[in-house]
Amino acid sequence: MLEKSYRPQDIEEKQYRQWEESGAFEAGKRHNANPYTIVIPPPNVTGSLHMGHALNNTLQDVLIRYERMRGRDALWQPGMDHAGIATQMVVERQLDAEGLSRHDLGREAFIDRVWTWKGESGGTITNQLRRLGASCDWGRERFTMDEGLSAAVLEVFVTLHKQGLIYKDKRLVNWDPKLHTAISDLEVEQREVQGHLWHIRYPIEDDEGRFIVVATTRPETMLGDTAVAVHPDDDRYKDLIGKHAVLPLVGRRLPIVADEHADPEQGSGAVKITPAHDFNDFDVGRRHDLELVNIFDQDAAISDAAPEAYRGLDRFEARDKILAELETLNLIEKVDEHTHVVPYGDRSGVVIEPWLTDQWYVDAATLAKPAIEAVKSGRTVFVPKQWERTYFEWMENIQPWCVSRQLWWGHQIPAWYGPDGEIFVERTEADAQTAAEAHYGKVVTLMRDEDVLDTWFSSALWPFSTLGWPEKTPELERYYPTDVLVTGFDIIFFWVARMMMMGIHFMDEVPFHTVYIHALVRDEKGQKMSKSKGNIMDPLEVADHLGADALRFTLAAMAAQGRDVKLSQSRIEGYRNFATKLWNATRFCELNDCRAEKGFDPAACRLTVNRWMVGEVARLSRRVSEEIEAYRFNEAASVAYHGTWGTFCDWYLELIKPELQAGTEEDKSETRAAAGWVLDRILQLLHPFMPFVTEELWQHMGAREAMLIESEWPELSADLNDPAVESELDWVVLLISEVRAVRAEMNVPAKAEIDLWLNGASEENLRRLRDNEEAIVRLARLEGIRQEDQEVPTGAVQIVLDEATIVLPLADVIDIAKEKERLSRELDKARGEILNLDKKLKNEGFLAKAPEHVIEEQHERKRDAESTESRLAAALARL
RNA sequence: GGGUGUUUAGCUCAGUUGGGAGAGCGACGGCCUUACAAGCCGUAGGUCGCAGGUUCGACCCCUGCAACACCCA
Repeated sequence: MLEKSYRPQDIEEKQYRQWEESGAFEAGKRHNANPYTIVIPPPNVTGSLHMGHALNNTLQDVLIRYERMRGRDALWQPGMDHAGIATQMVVERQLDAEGLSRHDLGREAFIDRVWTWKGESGGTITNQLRRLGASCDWGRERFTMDEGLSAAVLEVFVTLHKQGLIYKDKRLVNWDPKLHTAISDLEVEQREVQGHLWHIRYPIEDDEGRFIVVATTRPETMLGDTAVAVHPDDDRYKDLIGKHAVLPLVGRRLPIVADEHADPEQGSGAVKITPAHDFNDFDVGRRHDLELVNIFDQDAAISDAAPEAYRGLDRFEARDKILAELETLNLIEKVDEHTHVVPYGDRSGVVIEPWLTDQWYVDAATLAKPAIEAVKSGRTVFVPKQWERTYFEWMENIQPWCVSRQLWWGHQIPAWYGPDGEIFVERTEADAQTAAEAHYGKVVTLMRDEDVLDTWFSSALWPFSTLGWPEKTPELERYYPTDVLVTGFDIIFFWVARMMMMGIHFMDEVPFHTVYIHALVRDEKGQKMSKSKGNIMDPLEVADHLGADALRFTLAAMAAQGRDVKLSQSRIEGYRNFATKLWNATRFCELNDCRAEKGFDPAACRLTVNRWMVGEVARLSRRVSEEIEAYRFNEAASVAYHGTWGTFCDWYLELIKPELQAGTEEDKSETRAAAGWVLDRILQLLHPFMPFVTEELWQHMGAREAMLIESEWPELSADLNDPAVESELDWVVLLISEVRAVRAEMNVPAKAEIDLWLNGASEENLRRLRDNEEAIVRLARLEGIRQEDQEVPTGAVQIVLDEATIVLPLADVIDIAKEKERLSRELDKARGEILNLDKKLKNEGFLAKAPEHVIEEQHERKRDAESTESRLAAALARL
């Protein structure tokens, strides 16, 4: 017997262990089945589960469980990425606590230390995903730093280099002066800050007393100025173009150049140019062939390229000193308050410095072309479609991708340098030696490049490297291309774009035919969840408190396309209640011995109520399948919810109670089997959303050939829907609802059991009344039903239902005046509707242009309304 | 500045070929009816952001405006 109440914590862990140990998550067991593949967007090895992960993985699990039940050979490929910067930071913090730095250990020992850390505390997120119910094939779990994936990285780097698609270049990068590495544009956070705009006078050469005023938010960079730019059409400065200014404090001659980058509206209209320390200035420098003066070292302290007085100063100290000196020299014209955007490293939190370095670049523009084409031609589609625009926007303006990082944790770049700096990119050091020997004609000593590759370089290979590439494995053959990538829009650039580029280039096929972009999870006020705001909702806490099933169902139910998920506790509680409802419904079935029977044929049911429910569940299964396949998770969840609660629990189970208690043996047995069969189907339909509780109930309700997770998804034919049965049940439901509503409105005590009869009813409806007598009596709380027309006694309640009038003799219980008022209200409503429909049906344009079936529909509605009106009028007269 | 999205019941949100405005939570009223009070039965509440337009007909299509959110410069 099921426990009286449902406690998720009692069952979830147990069910997960059973699934995992039984091999239910493993792909590759159904040799003749069509494969279905999802690769997980690899979470970060240092990460822990947040709501975004919970949503992302719930949706993937819904798809995987659904397709697995449908008989596909479902592979959900799990794994993690090595998160170069984040992981290195974690381990360096540990070392720091011991008073050590990574340099004390040396590269090799440090990397060993990182692996130790990973073994001990990396990847907690995979267990958190298990807690959520994610049915990944854990036996195939991969890591971007493991041997196979490293081989893939090596192969890709060398190949791209030989194809000329990877090259070394000296450009400005986003330099993190704390972490001492280049970082990606996407790892830079643009923060708006309240700063100042300093207007500084630069003296004009050979023109005593004349100055050109430049405005800057970063006065310290003046040490690296190599020009001043003005707009070519700016009359204020036209005569100065071609002359020189003299850089204060330094004395360098600065050409005054005409360039459209100078905005006459901004500041003074003249702008200082520091090509080595600003992305825009770098371009100006290229256009005018300006000198690059690199005034910062790797810590963003002033370098030897600056006058001695400033060397070694931190950039902010240098700013203060420079301002003070300019002040003394009376070269500061004015200072404005100024709001501007400053780049911060999202890991280190310090101000990022554009810095001139040698780095490795991928020719992203070339790789992007076929990736753009693949989406344009529909070989990969985005759901919802609007995200394709974002994808195109980014891909069409893509910059060279800087892939080198000055870290130790990651894939070391397979490049070796000869004594004169000649570069040899090869798969192994031996190959590099061979190449060098061929080049120099003798054996030389090579130095390997110290840098490692961007983590995203290896993540980009994920859809095929996890399947064994560059080996030609059977898995690669079978599961690539994958079916769908499920991810958030903030990650389109990180994963989607890069996986597309690499997948197409190396596999000649897109990595996935669909990209499903889901929403961001926000708090109930619509704020992005963040630690600093303190509005984090921890998915694991929620799962512990209300159950992983409730959390999953909530996330799925709220995952409407194109909308953010605003999560609230009360909503999750609502779906926890739903799980409880399912539990109790099953308990009812169990108490009444309603179990699935072998060989039960739903099409062979005789009783109307069973035939009806069988048809409803068939319809339900078709709807749920349809909605999941269209990635409308919210619709699928909502349809399943209402089918279970509204149809099955509220109506069907109530309607069969009389049968179960007092029916003939034959009817009872059919009803039990039908109810059991329907419950099984419902458990299956809900399983992708609420795997734990459904599996528990499934196994509880009988000895099974297979666990629910491996059972066969219901594909039920529309032949199970019988229109005659449906309209009968609709009528019964309507009758009961009307009686209930009037009882409540008229304040008829719940305990008062009264008689009911129909006046003027058709033969058909009288039959329906007879056939469903017990159920109607029970659900409308009646004393009994009288079978023939009778005179309406004084003060009876009359309810118009189609052609018939329901009569409830209630003189003792109700207030006649109130009943009159009620009937008048109904009458007004009916008349209002008739008026409206009349207007429509007299409209020439409508009659001429509306489709036939719409016009007929309006006629029918009018006939109904008129019939209701006359009956209500008669009822009112009788009172 | 460029782009995208949102605006529907008190709150959070659905509403997919333009043809009778929905759900959950909350509120209110009544019920311990032998699966379930984490429940059952019922009720109220909305000129669908504003202004135009297209159409026989607009929450839905078009234009403009407003507010909010996010992305990119």
